[in-house]
Amino acid sequence: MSGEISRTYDPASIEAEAYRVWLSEECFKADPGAPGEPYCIVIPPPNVTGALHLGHAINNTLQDILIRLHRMRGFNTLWVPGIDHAGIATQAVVEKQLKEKENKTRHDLGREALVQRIWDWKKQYGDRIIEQIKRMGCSCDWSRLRFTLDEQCARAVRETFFKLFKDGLIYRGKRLVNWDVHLQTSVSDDEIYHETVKTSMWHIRYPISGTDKHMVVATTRPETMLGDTAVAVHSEDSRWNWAIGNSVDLPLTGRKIPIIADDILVDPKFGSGVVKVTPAHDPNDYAVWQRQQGKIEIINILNPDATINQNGGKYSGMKRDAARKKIVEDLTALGLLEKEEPYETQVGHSDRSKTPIEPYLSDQWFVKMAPLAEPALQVVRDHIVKFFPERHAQQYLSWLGEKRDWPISRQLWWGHRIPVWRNALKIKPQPGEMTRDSQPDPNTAENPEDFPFSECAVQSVFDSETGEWITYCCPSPNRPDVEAALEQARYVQDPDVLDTWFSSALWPHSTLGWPEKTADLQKWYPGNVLVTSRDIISLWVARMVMTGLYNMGEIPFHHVYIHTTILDGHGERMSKSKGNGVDPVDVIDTHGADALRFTLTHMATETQDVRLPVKKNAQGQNTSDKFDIGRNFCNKIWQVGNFFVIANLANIAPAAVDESKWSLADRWIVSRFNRTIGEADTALASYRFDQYAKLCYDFFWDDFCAWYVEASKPALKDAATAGQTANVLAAVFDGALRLLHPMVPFITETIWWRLNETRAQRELAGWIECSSAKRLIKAPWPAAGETDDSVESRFSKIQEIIKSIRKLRNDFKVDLKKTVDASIVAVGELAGQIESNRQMIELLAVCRLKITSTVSAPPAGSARASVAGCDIFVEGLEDEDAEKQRSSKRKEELAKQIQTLNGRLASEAYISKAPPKLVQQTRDQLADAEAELAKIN
RNA sequence: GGGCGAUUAACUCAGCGGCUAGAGUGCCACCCUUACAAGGUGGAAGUCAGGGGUUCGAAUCCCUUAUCGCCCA
Repeated sequence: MSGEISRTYDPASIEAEAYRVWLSEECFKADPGAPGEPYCIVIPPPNVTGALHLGHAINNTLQDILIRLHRMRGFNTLWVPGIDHAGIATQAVVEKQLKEKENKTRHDLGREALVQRIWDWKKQYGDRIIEQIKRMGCSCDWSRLRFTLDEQCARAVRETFFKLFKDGLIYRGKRLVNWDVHLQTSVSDDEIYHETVKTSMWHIRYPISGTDKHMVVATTRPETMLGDTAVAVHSEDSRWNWAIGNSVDLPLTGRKIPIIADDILVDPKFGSGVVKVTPAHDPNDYAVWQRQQGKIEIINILNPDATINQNGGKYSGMKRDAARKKIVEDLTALGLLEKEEPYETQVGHSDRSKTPIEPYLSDQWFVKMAPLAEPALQVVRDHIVKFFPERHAQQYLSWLGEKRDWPISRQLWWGHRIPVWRNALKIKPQPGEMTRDSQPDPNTAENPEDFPFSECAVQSVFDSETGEWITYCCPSPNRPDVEAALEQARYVQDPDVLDTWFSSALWPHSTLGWPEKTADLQKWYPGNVLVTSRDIISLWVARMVMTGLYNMGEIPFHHVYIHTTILDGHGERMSKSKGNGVDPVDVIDTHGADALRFTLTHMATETQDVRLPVKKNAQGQNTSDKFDIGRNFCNKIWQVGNFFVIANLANIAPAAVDESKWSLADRWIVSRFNRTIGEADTALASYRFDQYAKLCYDFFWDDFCAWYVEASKPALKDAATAGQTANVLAAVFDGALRLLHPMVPFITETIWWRLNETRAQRELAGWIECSSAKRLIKAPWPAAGETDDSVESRFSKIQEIIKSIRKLRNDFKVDLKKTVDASIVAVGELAGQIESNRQMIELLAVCRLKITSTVSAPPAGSARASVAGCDIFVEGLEDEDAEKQRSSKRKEELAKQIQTLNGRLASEAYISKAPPKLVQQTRDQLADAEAELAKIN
């Protein structure tokens, strides 16, 4: 054959070319007008900030398998790629860079300039991610690449926001949010991790008004006492319930605050039984404020930068830590500090800035979950949306079931700006009065129809803190004129942006063109399956189902496949900070993309997570021996494909298929192939990628390479049989390439081209369908043809005979190249089968075969094995003692086996209750064992 | 505190009511045999985490204990 191709598998030399061909022939490009049932996957868009990690690698590999599989099955297939703008993460990275390189904050730069910087940054890094996905071989339709912040997505965001706002599902609320003091933004509960912090527990005396008694409250955050608006006790606590209705003199502030009863907050068995209540700075206390609506105040004592505000009196302007220190000092001086003891507590920290979270009362936009969540719950309960593995539905259902309202505003500059304008006028109308009606309307004269307000959804909100009514206007989408008019009317746009997940939630329909009724949307919505990892079931999956139902009236996808999470060898999550992450591109460089893909597919089991022992290579890259599996497998494909199959086919003229001339091995490999296809179909239908990988591996390595290729060698050298065997060899290898292609696309495609050059027509009509195709990516997936149990069982007997002769040779240390004499005692049909496979047995077991029907005594100097219903004697062995030892060991084994089987059969219950087939099997086994034992004796 | 998962060979994982519990890596022995040493042939290696139960039969189902991990409070 041509000397151009690499003698060993060299992935770098083939991958780029195969991908170039696929791209140039537009193999990934979808056409809504093309025939075929639609099949669609939208990619979980990676963050622009991050480089690709193994999580992306497994995620994209599995999607690509599904996409390539369905493309081959004739579906009209679309895989939509894209990238997420990742609000907080991205802005944080750019801000950090700004600080480090120019020592500037975002405020020095201003909003527009900062956003421009982030766009520059995005261009650079977004492209890098795309390149990485391409190197993995992913067959995404790149002409449909989307970015969550591009115009098409922005339209969808705008439309959805308007719709929700108009429907009253978006509201303005003062809420206690998780405030990231460093980044000056709220973060969601999901963006917080808890850390144990060593601090103190301070016990403070609160004097009861008009008495000489006091109550002792314990707190880890004494500075928050400036915002205390009550102390609570349990209503049945006899120590304190007499005081309910009285008040205490809050130290340092001079305020009197009520003593209230709250049986939910207060555990009378814990501590003093008295709890200070600071609604603006503690989630539990906030809940008290909500329960005791109107009875207690809410006082915010912090500025956004966590300094004490004017409500903190003489402490105002101090940082929270400084204030704490000073307050403790002042309390001590006043004799109000009873004690201070060391204490450990869990403190929430921001994922992004790694600084402690401050519960903070602020104005935020929320999405009302109840009406949206209910239908999204229903479709999963009704199995209209199905999870694989099924257990993951529980997490979805329980999270969504809580229906906690979704805070969607983020105090950031990078993201979709909230499309709401508010009146900036400070006016105080009466409650119930619409602000808009009570302010000068500059447009009234020219616009009798109340423009621009007529083009807006409008909400009026009473701000309890300022006592003002505020009007919020959300203009219809696509109306810059309305926005301009609002600004003229001295309305200002909300400075905040939307939570990144708001745009991600629309991903399955926004990428297809919604709100336009595009051909793509009509063809491919709903998609078939979402492939993702379990950590974003609530953040992302649930919200996509919700908005899909809300905007489209239809679910976004039928299946949700949750794949395993890859951990390092110690069971820890891979992360940059730990330095235990493996870069898929490094693996592609060292092992090849196909090897990476094979290994990851092989690891995609149903368990929650799977370990990948990580080690550093000589170049200092993190890698893992695990990827050798894939590399070795690919090398096997390369060797047998190029240097055995293709090399042989080049020398053998095609012959008309004549099934009557097939050998047992020929029939066997065809049956095995068809069985494998059927099993692969089943595995893939339930997203058992590990099983698919194993089926491919076992079929290709064991059945095809180890047995069929070896068995076909003599037949290929014999002119009488070469033509038929070549037909089978070509067809099975053709089918194997198709079977393997979705998982290892580069190598299979490359070999396919050479196979086409060597033998354009492969045919085994009625057995294996192998219609020709220029590119493997577009070749039809093989149908599972007929299997033949009797052929498979006959062949496995021949295999057993070969294995047992090999074992005897090994046991007696016969040189591998030395041909031994082997006698087989067999009768009837079996004898005939052995005879007709004589060549194969003699080649694979390196022996000369003698087949007899009886033997009076074992030949001298021979070792015996009983297998597959016949006796085998390997002759010419020198060490007779070794054989004696071996046979006595075998006797022991048999005796033990007989004992077990007898025991089973002795049980009355077993005979009567176990399936008769099983009982018969046990009897047969016993008979066989006894017969063998008798022969040895 | 609630939910989910894991615990099977030295390592990474299959098996989820019925073969003598499997695979890959690693290990041992022998082999560069013209597809493949990134390979071939053979081998050793397991109280299926512990305890209890259901069953003719349990790694597999139930209860329980322990350890580890993830998610949500």
